[in-house]
Amino acid sequence: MSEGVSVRQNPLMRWSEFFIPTLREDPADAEVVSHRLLLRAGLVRQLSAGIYSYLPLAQRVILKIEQILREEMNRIGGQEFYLPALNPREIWEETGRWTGMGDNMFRLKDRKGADLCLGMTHEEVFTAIARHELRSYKELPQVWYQIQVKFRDEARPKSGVLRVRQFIMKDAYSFDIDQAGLDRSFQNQRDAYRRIFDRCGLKYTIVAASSGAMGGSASSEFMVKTDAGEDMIATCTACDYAANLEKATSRLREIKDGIGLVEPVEFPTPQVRTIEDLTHFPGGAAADQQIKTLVYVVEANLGSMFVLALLRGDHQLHETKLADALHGAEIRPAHAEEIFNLLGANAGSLGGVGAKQKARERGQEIRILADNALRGRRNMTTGANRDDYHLRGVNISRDIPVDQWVDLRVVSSGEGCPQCNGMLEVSKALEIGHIFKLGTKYSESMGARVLNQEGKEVPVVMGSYGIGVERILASAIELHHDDDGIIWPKTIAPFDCVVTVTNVKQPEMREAGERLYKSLQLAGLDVLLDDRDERAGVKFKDADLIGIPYRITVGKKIMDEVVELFDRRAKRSEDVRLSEIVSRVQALALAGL
RNA sequence: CGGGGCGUGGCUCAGCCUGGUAGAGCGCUCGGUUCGGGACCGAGAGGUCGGAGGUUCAAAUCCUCUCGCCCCGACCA
Repeated sequence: MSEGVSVRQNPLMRWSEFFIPTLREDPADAEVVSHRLLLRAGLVRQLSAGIYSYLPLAQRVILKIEQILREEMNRIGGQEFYLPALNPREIWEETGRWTGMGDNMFRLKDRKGADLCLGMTHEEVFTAIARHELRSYKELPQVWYQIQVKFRDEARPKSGVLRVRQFIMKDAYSFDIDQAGLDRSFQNQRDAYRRIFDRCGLKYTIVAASSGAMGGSASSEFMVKTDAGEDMIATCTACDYAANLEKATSRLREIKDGIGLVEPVEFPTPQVRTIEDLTHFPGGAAADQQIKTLVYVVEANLGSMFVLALLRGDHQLHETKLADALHGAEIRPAHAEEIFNLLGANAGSLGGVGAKQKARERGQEIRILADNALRGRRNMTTGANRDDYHLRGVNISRDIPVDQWVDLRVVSSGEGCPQCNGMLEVSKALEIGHIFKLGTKYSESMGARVLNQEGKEVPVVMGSYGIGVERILASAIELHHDDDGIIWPKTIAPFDCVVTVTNVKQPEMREAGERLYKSLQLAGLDVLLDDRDERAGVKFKDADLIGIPYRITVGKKIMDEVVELFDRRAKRSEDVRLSEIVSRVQALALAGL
């Protein structure tokens, strides 16, 4: 268990004095399970949208989680720092993220009018330290971490503590001399992460993911499957393939196209606006025989440009995949007027055939990206860039000048696994950790260089590794609860056990409870003594609600030197002799998960 | 940012449509009876009805504006 956790020394563990404001009724604003139970069990209170106060019970859980984080980070050579949350604009300018982070960054000015921001993550600050202090390959590798509050001005805070504007993050960064070093550091972190989440009692999946605005590669997310999550992941039911939907691919049944026509033939399709329409239209085509044409605008520093994204008619575009294919550029769907000005037709009648020339006549350039599923397809139907007309007999390689073949489509449940003969399953998931290789993106932009063995100055190779502390807490609840309340994993429970005195007005019971409480504490356990002057039913309900793994009930049987041991998870209780209860609970509580 | 919903004692909500002295349950305080799965009886305390402006003899209720919170979407290391 978590030896040496300082909270064990806290003498104030009498429920009558401990602040645990439980709620009898469900709070109206809480939708997701963890949010509801965090409020009801008296762990958190909301201060504002996406801003929560953690009450003593939650703080105990957080301290235990942080202790596990520290132990596992230290075990792989991590050194703990504590960095400022308040950052000057300059370092964020250096990496281009002052603007890159957009509205998600909290910004403020000091009395002199200088720009500051609240840190969203700490690559900049750590790299600023590294560039001043690291001079030689002999000083590498370094693994630096901290457990600190992060600020993000989320467009829509929600789901209790799952998406918030201020939260605690364990973020670690590795500094190596070369790629091989980074690979080792990365693997160490990955192993540490597995131990951390295992110890916290979470069932998780590691998925390949997009690196997004952070830049980098080998992006791996640690995901907990739960409907409270906001990500979608695809996992194979047969092998270990797992990927975020923004990255997932799948095996499709092969389609045999006919020979087709010598060249595309235009035909009238009045009122046809959608793929669906065309499947019903006489002389139309099945959805998987159509090419879907989407127009996107790529917003770049030097003006914008247009991109056509081509997909099979029955496939959906994943915008992140498109953005990734364009090197993480900012993209948005083109407006209706933009489309008409570009191709002379409206959405619903667009196609890749002749699109480049048409745009060029209008002084515009188009880049065409086609989804891999369209590769080699013939005899397809698509819009003619003329309202109410389509083309049939389109042979893609012959008729459409594709600039880039990429994976753009959203995979769905039931499709084939790209790694084996198994089948993919798409589920909702919550991201609790994210590790990736940054490479030299930050060390180059911020000038963090050291001399290598040949005396040559090279940029430090970095990795970035983050864990959301509240998300561990919340996903533990999402994963472990029942109708009565939370069922904490033993390793992060706020208390190992609760001693419930059914009637404190009976001196024998009260005194026995006190003695038991002290012996359990002496045995090294976190014990909560429910010495409140309440009816037994109220105490049982509360104990269930706050989810303490073991409850020791001191009732009438105390006259026979017998107490009850109740297992919160199994919902079973048994009589135990008073003389044996301490060693019994000690064995159970310290047994690990 | 777009769409929807909600702001009334600490909590959950009714009252608003159709303007006329602000309510219930839970919680809280005191007294009593109870005492192993959210007890019962009695007596109490507690509310600028989110805020501002307007209409009216009169506004929780109608109108305008505004703030906040929740949900869906967009967005999201």
